[in-house]
Amino acid sequence: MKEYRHRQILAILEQRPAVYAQELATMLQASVSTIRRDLQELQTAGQLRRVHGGAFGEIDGETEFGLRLCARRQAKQAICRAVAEHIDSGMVLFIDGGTTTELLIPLLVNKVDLTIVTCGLNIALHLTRYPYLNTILLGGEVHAKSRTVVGMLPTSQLESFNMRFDVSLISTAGISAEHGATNRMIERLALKKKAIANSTHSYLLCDSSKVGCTYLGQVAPLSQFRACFVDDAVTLEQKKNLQKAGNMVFVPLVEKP
Amino acid sequence: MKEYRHRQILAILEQRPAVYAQELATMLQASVSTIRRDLQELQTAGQLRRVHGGAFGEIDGETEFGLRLCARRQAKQAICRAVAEHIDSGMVLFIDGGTTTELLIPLLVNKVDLTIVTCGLNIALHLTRYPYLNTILLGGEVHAKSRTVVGMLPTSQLESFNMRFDVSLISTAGISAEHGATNRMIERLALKKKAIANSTHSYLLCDSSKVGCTYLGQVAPLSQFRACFVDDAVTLEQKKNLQKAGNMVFVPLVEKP
DNA sequence: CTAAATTCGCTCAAAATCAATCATTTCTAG
DNA sequence: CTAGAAATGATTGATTTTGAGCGAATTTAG
Repeated sequence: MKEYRHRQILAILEQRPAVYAQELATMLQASVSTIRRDLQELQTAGQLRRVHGGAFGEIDGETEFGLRLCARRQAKQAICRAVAEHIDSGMVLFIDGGTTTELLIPLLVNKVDLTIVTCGLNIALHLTRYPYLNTILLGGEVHAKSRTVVGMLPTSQLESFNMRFDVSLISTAGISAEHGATNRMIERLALKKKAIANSTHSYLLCDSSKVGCTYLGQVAPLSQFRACFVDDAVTLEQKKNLQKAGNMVFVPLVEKP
Repeated sequence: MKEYRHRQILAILEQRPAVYAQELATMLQASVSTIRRDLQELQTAGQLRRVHGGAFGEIDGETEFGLRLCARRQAKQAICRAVAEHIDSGMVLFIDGGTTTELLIPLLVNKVDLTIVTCGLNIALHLTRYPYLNTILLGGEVHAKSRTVVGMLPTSQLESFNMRFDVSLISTAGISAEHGATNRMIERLALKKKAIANSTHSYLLCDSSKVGCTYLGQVAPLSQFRACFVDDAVTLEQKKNLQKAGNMVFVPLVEKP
């Protein structure tokens, strides 16, 4: 079963950057010769890069779509853990695109019968791991850098089907007491606004590096969110300011035992 | 008892990705010859994919999440090379989802100012590597196994914006002279049909393992395509038959020097 | 820099699997 | 019951896959 091994190898390389040939031989119960042949073939197929001793997974430096490495991962994960508690089985969710919300997906394992609408390709892809969830990806122009769908189409799709959500999870580029949640890309504003308008409750997800930042357009004032989740790596003054503007939840970075 | 064995085999493949022929022989108390025959038949019926040593459960490249490898890659790549010659800069394309069309994307590097509409998440993701191309992803329910958008929404989106294409590239699960291009998933038919109807020219992409296979619903008769690209690993008789039904292009597997 | 230890690319032979064929058994229609 | 069709299991030669051996190349340690 050559192909089966090939798949195993690629699956392993999705989870970590490199493997030794020796190691693969042990794991897959095959001789080193065979593994070498496999790696050779996979390289010819452009699926990995061979090096002395083993192989690297990402082709020409671009990480494929496993979990992308993102900045402030720990903070974002803590935020997601807090948000996940507000999501119950059976809900209809809107999940915004971006790296923050991406980390939420694995935390939805235990919920059943969720319907999730999103504009993030990465979100949609991660959701395919859980085939019992119902995922709807909005259509539109693909924005390469953020791997999200942007432009007029996604918003118009929300409108034309008049989609209603129990909860919408919104991410943002900047958050401040005065200007609320703001974003640099105008094209995204309409979608976020529409999602909030069509939701019973909205939550804002935002890591502390974005506190105090203001960008071109306002998504919504903080008071419009049922809760705004920010990790607690912020000054006391910032906390107080934000708390005046909306219902803030400051998530501790270290997990409590 | 044949029927019974077939069902057993398929049931097993529902629970795990692959089985050995040998193993099946023991489990079902039949000779290896019989099992081989069973697997052969089930493959022709499109229920599984035969490999040296056994069989895989998923068919026509509907691989699990995270597996970048697809079957018959060489054939598909040859087909894509041939197809790429028919695509010129400035065109508006519809590209179907699936692993075959996925391999086409890197071959579009040299074209400029393309607009590409697709229902494949993998297609859209690959296209993000080429930010100078304009990509529009159709929205709708996400089909986990194939990483495509299915259901009513993508088709309705084509309709509501009345999108017109210069060329549409259609992939299919089965191809035969009598029944044309056929597909197992009814939900996909509407989209493929609509795309063909809205295109000046349509091309069919199909590797030779699918020749002679017929599935539930017809996408279109072969005569409706400007050309049908199949790799030439088919018998002379099959070639002749297909050529009567449509304009076939049999792509040689080995590259000419 | 040198020497030891790995790893590599290659070849070759053993093992497993395959496609095709054929005799035997089982089923079915009349 | 019988003749023909279908299914099964065994055989055979070809093909594919696999694992081990060996000298060359690469990496690591001293």
